[in-house]
Amino acid sequence: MLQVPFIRENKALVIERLSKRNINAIAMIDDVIALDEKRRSIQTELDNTLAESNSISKEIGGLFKSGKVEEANVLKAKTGALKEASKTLTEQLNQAADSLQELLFQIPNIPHESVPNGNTEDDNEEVFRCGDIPKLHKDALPHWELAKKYDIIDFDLGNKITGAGFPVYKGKGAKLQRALITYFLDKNTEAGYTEYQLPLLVNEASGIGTGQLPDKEGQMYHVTEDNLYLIPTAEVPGTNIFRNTVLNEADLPIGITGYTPCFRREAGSYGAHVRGLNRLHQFDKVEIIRVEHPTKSYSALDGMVNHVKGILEALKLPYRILRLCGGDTSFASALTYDFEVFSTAQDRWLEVSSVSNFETFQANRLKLRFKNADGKNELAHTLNGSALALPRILAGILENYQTEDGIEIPEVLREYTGFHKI
RNA sequence: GGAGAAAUGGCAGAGUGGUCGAAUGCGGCAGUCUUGAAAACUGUUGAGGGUCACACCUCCGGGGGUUCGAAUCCCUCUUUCUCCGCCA
Repeated sequence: MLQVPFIRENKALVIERLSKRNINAIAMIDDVIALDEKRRSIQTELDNTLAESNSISKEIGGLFKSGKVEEANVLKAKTGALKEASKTLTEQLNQAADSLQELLFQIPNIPHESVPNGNTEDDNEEVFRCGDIPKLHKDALPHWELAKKYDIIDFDLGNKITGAGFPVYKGKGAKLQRALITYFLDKNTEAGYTEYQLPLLVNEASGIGTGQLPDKEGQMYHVTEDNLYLIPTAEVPGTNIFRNTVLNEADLPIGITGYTPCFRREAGSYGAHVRGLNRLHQFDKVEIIRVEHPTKSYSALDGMVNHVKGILEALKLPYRILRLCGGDTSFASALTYDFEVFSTAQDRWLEVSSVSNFETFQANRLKLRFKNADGKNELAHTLNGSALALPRILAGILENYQTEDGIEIPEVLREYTGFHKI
């Protein structure tokens, strides 16, 4: 959520930056400023009314103490109108504050100046590419065929137990999955991230804190009985660790990592591009999350990008990095880099990581602050990224490492899997 | 799931209707003293809104109510603790 004082003082900038998302925000921003002014003027009026009745109440208290009951009763009679006025004003204030809040919830983060204009993934900017795309033998298969051939992932079984998008991993497939998770967590903790095991269900306040709620309920599974949501990413419980928190400046930066299953409804997705592991309702992911000083968040973002690069290079997977355009950058993010691994058998790039700086957008919702050098509470910056998402990495490994007589296991994973080949 | 108790500032812990935003202790910060440190002493020390700055307003787990006036009384929700039941 953007900060109202910032909007007030940087109106032109906000409008211009939001246009990177193809949003014409002029009317919205004007409304924010008008509603905020309205809210403040009602607040002032209410404050004055309350101040008056407070002082009368004190006077009454004093009169009762000194036994002047008659005089007290005279004053009591005067409070009726004030009470009525403050009641009305409170209602008006709440109404104005609610409208303002509702409007602010609809405004996405303003993109970083480096974010390219654009609406679709075609406008994303490739900023880096690494690794050779392997030449596969003539009978090379896409991963869903390989999964069947080597009996390591059973999509039909998942279909039977739950439904589409809930695959069952088995044998060496399950072991490889577990190896990847452990490998990622080890790499992340080596890089200084503290490992956490987090809840997979979150409450409404947490969903609001990171920006999934309100309005984007559609992407999450909702347990209505208890009003809890299945997490779409560890970002939600992981970042909400710091909701309503005032940190010391010396506590920064904070880096945490966690493995969680992720659940996404992905309503409306269908077709060939969601085949196999390409898009699932339940998948595994290892996430890294950072809380940073505002002056250091962009160098931290670069650090996270380099960290993810390192993992992909260790796995020897061909990948590229995209700077997402305004239209493709998620609601809460100011700048996002996507990592894509080349799926050789499908002849397409698959997103395996998304690394973002949210600046103060989440912190403002979360009330995540630190005490700065002046002793003032200041909003921190939050960042997160996948390091890494499992299914498409698995797809990439299966496809890129396939040979005529089996699938090789990347060198760095062998100590985790205990086998060299599937 | 049943019965009972509790929720106050960074922490501990007073406060049961009227200058209580809240005693006191610890912790933090600043100062005095000291070559320096410790100890001791003095001062200071929550958050949000509002203002050029004051004033002023709100917040004692959340929400609602009673009252001229609520940390204090009532209702409700949540959480924690104790006992019982159940259980990886």
